[in-house]
Amino acid sequence: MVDTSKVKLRIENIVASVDLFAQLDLEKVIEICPNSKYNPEEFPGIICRFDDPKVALLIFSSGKLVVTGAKSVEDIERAVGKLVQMLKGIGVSFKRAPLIDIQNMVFSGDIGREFNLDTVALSLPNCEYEPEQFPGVIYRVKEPRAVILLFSSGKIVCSGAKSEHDAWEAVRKLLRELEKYGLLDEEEEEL
Amino acid sequence: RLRRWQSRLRVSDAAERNLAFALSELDRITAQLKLPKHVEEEAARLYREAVRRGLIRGRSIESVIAACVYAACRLLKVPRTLDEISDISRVDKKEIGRSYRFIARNLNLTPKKLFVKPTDYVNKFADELGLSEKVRRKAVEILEEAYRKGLTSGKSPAGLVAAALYIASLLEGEKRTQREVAEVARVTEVTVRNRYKELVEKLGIKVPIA
DNA sequence: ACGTTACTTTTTAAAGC
DNA sequence: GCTTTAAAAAGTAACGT
Repeated sequence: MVDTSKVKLRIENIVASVDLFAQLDLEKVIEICPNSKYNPEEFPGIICRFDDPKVALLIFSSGKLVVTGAKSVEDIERAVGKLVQMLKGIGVSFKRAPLIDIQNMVFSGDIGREFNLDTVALSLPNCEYEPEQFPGVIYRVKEPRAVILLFSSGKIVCSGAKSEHDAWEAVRKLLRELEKYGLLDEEEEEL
Repeated sequence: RLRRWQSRLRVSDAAERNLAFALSELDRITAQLKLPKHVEEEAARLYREAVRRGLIRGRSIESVIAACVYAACRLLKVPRTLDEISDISRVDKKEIGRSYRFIARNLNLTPKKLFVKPTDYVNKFADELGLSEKVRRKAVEILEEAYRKGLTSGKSPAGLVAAALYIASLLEGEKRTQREVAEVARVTEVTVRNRYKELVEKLGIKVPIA
């Protein structure tokens, strides 16, 4: 088993799509949203920010939402509950309870050791590394579907996972590949 | 039937027109950048393969041609920055970069095949700066030491080469300004300065108080 | 030559062009 | 494909002073 004892992952952002099961009149909704913006010409939804659960919401007339910036699933549930209460205040009726789908989770993390990315890119299959355009190695994990950005410091960013478990699984797969190609063998390198 | 024959003709006509346009655009770029014939041929080969695999969908012919030129330069170790190519292309650098990464992924152009040694950039930039063989050798020495000490991962190769040439030019008494090396390397003076500071500090280089 | 802000990469949904 | 939103990583860029 790959040693993940020194590996750390921290949630940075959660994106969820939500269906409120109600039709919304955005011109009325915008009146009750303090920090909001609505320019149907440039974007079809209301862009609204909450301070309490610190999140940003995209509100559409279909009653569907996109909630971003959350650090926990609870933040999303609280934000949706808060919006539902606000909408009830202006007479919106809901056919049923909101349906929340977690679509994307972004984690930052640390593998706990440094890497020579030239060496990594030379032996790690299916990775991309273009230091002239971006300083990290881009590694795509098929199952669970996720993408990991690996930096020379050993810090990582994992995005695309739909749960913390999936993110850990993706990181484990990257570590297994690194180990398989001898990229975790105590600090060596050449060119 | 006749209609099927006609549509087949029409399709091949469109394909031929697109290919002709692509190759004329390729000609324009390679001529303007004074690229060797084998680079043009490799870029054309990459383009035809990209078309054959349907990798052009959703991308402009121009961005893919520019991406193929860049990829051919990298494969054949002909140092050229993406900036030089985007300068004479109608599409922006970001779009060319995307097409480049897309064809690289799909034509199995691995980082290994695309790797161009910093040394190759040293000669290209040194040519443009009129620097001697002695300065070039010193710059390569600095870059190799920087690599050994793990100072190059994730950094812009062009920025590193520019800083190494700047330092080498000072050490060998053929000084070029940060502005001059930055210009040929297509990076900002700030980047040259940042790499310069780190190299001098971490490699313990004593530069003349010029 | 600073500092600050902003952009590069990745992910993901929403409705409409 | 684009538009908008959030967030991190580390590097480079573009402002202003």
